[in-house]
Amino acid sequence: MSKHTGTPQDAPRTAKRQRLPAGERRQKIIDGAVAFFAKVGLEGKTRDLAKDLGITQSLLFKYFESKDALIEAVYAQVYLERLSPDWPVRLADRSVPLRGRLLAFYSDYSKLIFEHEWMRIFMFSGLAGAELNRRYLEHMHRMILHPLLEEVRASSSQAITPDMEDLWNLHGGIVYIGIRQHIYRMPCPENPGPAIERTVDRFLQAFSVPTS
Amino acid sequence: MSKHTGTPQDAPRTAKRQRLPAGERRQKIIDGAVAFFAKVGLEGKTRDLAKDLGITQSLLFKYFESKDALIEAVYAQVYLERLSPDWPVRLADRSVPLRGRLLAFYSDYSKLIFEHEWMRIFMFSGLAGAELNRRYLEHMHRMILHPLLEEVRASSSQAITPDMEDLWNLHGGIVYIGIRQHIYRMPCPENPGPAIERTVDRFLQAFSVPTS
DNA sequence: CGCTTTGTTGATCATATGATCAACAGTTGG
DNA sequence: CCAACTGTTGATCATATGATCAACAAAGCG
Repeated sequence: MSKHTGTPQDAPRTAKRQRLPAGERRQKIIDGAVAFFAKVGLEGKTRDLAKDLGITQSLLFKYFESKDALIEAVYAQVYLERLSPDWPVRLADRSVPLRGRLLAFYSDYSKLIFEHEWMRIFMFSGLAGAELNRRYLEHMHRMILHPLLEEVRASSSQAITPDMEDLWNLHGGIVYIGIRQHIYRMPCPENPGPAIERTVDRFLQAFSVPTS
Repeated sequence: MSKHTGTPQDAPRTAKRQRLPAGERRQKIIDGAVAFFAKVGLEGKTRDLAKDLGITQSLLFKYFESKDALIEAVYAQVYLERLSPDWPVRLADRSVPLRGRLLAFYSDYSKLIFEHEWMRIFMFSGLAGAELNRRYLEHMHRMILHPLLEEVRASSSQAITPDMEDLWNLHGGIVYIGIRQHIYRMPCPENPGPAIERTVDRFLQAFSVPTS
């Protein structure tokens, strides 16, 4: 008798209501909030989020002091797992050809960021001027692109060397695939790998770094 | 006695209030709305906009039926003046070297789009899924990048030819300069010209198009 | 000057929204 | 089975927000 077969109507509602341990519920709320705010933006209404989650709006405020606190939790969830500390190391590992390092990095990185929720929340928070956003880009500049600049210069066999703007161009051209796909919702290749590879090769070729 | 010297306090308010012909006021509202929504996003409150404009909130609704109608006017103002119909023609003019055509286009185009209000409103409306946004990108694809693809292929002297993804990469890498500057508010070169030129040259070099 | 026209305001309405709280109900431990 | 604990709800509050409207006032016109 403890288990009803859901509401007798045809509504696809799972059960009447769920009672969960605090930690679990909190995580469910965060996950739902990530999807919700990615969909409608950070100005999305708490009542709509609650409806998506199948809970009451007031319950949100048992787990988060305010809507801002909830958004901070969303930021933390989305940003934190996207900064792998070993990339700076691997990118500087000169026992591997530079092309291989670049392709490995952008293969991993594109898998991480070409994701609907990340792309959109990153853009929403960027437009809102969120601090985390600035820190993330600062990190990208200092820990990824700057070392990469040194690597390209070291591997380049010509007088012409890249500057930081060239690195940002490489990076931006790749990131733009995700922007087209998730921000502008344009049709994009299901696998960005080949396009990335060609982009990296064009870049390296321009600085006379061997590409094969 | 018709002209007070403004409020006697130290407030920098221009005059007590202005009475303008309808067309003029309407344009002032649109201009102010463009700046306002670019600053705070399309969810900006009409009362705040009115305060920026130095008018009453209710006056907005004398000129626009609803907030949505005002936003449509903002879109029209911002989008319409950015689609020059002669670019497709100039990009296909083979009496000029391809490099010159590309540099001329991106020189003009970057001047148009690397502008705070355009960049931000384009991104806000893109995230909101605005119809105009999709049409704009469709236009960019069909009228600019597709012809450009044919031009690069025609000028290329090698077996390797670009595909549409390569063109989007060229385009995205350049546009990303504006995104860094106006969306992420990162420090950027005051003149993007050299970076654009190097980007174009790397692209052409990859397809063996003469760059000098 | 008086009359009409029209740009502008201040008060107000209906609803939406973030946040709060007492009461309810499932769970655990004795 | 009772009691304490805690996850959850429904009602409610205070304020914000898009939108409306009667009244005011500056300009045009006879």
